[in-house]
Amino acid sequence: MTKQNDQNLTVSQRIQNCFDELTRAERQLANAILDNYPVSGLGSITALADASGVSTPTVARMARKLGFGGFPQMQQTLRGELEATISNPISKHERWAENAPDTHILNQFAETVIENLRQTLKQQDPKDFDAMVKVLADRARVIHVVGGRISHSLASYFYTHLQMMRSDVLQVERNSNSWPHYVLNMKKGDVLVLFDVRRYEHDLLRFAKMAVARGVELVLFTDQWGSPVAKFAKHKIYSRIEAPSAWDSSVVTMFILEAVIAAVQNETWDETNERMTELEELFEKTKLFKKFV
Amino acid sequence: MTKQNDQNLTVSQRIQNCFDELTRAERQLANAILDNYPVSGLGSITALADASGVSTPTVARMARKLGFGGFPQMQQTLRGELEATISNPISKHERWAENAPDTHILNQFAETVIENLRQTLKQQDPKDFDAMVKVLADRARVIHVVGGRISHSLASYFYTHLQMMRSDVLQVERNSNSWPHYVLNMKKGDVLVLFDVRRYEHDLLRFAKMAVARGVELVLFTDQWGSPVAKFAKHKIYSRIEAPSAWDSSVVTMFILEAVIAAVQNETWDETNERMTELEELFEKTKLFKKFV
DNA sequence: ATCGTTCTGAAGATATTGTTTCAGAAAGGA
DNA sequence: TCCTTTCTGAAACAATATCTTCAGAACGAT
Repeated sequence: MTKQNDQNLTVSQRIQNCFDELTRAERQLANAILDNYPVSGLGSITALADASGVSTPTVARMARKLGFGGFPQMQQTLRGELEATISNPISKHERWAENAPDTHILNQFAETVIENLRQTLKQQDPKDFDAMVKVLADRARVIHVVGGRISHSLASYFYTHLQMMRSDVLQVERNSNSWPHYVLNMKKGDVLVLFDVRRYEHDLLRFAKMAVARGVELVLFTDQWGSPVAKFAKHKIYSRIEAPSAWDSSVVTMFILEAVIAAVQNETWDETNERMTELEELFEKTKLFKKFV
Repeated sequence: MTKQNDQNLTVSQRIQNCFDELTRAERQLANAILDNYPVSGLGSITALADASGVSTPTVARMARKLGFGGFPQMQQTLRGELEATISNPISKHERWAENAPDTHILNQFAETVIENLRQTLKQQDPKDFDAMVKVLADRARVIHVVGGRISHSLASYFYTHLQMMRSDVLQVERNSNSWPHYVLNMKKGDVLVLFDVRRYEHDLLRFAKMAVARGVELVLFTDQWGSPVAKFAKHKIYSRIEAPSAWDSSVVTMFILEAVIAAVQNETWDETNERMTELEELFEKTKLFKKFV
């Protein structure tokens, strides 16, 4: 065995380097490994031995011969290689803010947020998304929007936009004491859009239950762990909120919100368009009005 | 568990299908698996449990819950998936939301937003960023926060977080009629954090001018074209707000806000930490209080 | 053919992994 | 608040996987 193999070589490279010193059974094994590399090496030693038509001791011996402590160590290396291959589809190590070191908070944040987005979208079924948009675009339904302590701003952002696009959108006020009164105004078929992230709020859960009891359909925006409200929600979005900070990140939630808004706009283009034009006019008038005050 | 899962579904799909029925620890585990999928699931059950921060029985139980006979069977499935993935020669242009066409709004939005982020950070000088953070972390200054019609939610989000970290943070109310009164309470050295994006609001400009006249330092969050307020602002961030929609995207602005928050937190860790602890206690008390009401 | 050397895999020994049990913790409901 | 139900992980147990040993097979040299 060439003693160069010790460090940082892939299994495949080691096999090639040592190939001359391998015995008949070992070569057979080596070929089997390379044949379906590296997946073939990820099962048990027995499975690999069987697949190659050799005995398990042969496999164990070869692992040693290639410079590993044993079969499990070789397997570990294979997993490592695989991870490096898989998790690096595009320029992963791109620096976002040039002129700043990798460790600058801007770059760290960018890394994390992109990863959050990637994961969130991967887990999101577009069909569910579309179904949810359809409900929100349904003019026959009244939409109520409510948020928790932190997520209140998101709720407000969503409300502001949705309300520009369609009628019958209501924002539930922040103070949870008054929530029962809001429930009174909800009827079967209404939609309650609810924001609840880590530090899930009990009041929100209670509110949600009351609403559901009245036949309201729940649309929930929550984090990757899922608010307890999720059980009652017909449509829900789980966003990743990881951040290199003591707080959570709302960037991905904001992203989804905007995508929902854009999609609702597409669904309701006629009404939206009309409303926006009217809105323009109203703003114009307000402006004039103010001038004279 | 929906009994549709039985055949031919990937582990990832099964997790998504069952996600609602998963318990807390199981969700934690599920996230860990999806996080570095599928490699994370290829080691021993112990390794996976440790990496996820749960116990091995939890892993075994979840494997069952997902419809497998046990952990090894689930692992087998993972290997199978991997083989299928790897042996697929076409390294396709990565799609954000798999299972949806490139033209789906989610994918289009992702493309655009990432590009926005890239451009914004490229253009942003980290030194300016740091300088701005320093001002916001300066305890000797009082911070006032104000937003426009659309950007009000962003202002509110920023306020909520900043106010958890340091004292002397004030939110200026939405109604611009009262703004002159707010100016009266500002003094030289105070900071006014102002949000103004496309459809720049005249009231905001007037407000900014008044503040500057009193010796207030302006911190401005605006879009790539720059609000007219920029002329008077000492520190400013230009975020790209392009979106495949009739509205603009606030995702990047939100991103910057959170980065600023994280950076301020680093600067003021002592006070922040203390305040957060106090806050916890207050919330606890409120909870108790509410119970008796 | 015979001998010495090297290689190989069956079988058993050992180590590790996976499963089950169960008591305490946490969550949910009245 | 108390009670019930559900969840969770430590520990014991069971099942595999890995390694070691060793007798015999294969090979090569004479």
